[in-house]
Amino acid sequence: MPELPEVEGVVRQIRPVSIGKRIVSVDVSDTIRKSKQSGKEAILKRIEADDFQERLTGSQILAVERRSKYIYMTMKNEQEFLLVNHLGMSGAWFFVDSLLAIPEDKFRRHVHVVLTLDDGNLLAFSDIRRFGEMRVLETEADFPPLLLMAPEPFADEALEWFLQQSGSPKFRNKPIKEVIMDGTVISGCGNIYATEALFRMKIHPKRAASRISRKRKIELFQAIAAILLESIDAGGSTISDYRNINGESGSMQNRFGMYGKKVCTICGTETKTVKIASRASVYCPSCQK
DNA sequence: AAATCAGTCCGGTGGC
DNA sequence: TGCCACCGGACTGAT
Repeated sequence: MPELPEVEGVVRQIRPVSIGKRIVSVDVSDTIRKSKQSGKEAILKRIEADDFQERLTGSQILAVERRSKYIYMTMKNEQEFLLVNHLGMSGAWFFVDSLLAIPEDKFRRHVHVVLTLDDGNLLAFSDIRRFGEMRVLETEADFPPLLLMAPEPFADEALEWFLQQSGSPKFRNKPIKEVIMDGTVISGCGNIYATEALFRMKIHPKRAASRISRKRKIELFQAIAAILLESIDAGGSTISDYRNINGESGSMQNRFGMYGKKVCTICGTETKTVKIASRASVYCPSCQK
């Protein structure tokens, strides 16, 4: 499950191999075409496969940036526009000279969008579960949820934003885990890093947001930011489907204290799993209060 | 009116 | 080995 660190890793790799390049052709898989034809919105959101191809073909990649868990590619054809991509559950980009060079079968079998660059290389988007998204936008405002995202967690204003949002009445009685996984409160923190941060802070994931002191909330925010940075340095977390653009796994999963654990890595107590906002949340009933 | 719930995009996985 | 329920980011639309 790609979260901020995984997306950051991908962006850092895509950037140097794609900036200034022109897209000479675009391929969309038959699977996606059939899905679109039956009226579904598989991966290509609010755009038909042919229009997607047409729009991107011949365009130049001016910039590649991460915003929360989204990848923004600034494109230029006659005018500038955005190609916005979310990796969803299992999205992965591969930078290869041939689709056969994608290292694992399970990714090769689910390539849905291929951008052929003018240097002959391919940027191939594989998505096993097809929860990923591609949008062509004139500006961010064409997809309003982008405007509602919290600042980047490493930006100066992010802490103040977090305190403000998490203290708002609508979050008063919400479990803290649900609050820190809300992209309008903090950007880029999903189930994995929320779980890890709460474990480090010894906070029970169901604790109501209003029952955490300002001081502890500041520390929690700092713990989240620190874990995200730590994971970026570790090349992200590979649970099952995350790979970087060379097909390599990250190593942050080896440093988890709680996510996916049967027993607490600190006290050895059997962990518990509860559902919060329809996602499994694991915690140590002894350490986390 | 606001909050909550279900639906949407799916293949992999684990239980029986 | 076959079936099927379950899982999940994040939005969208309905109640």
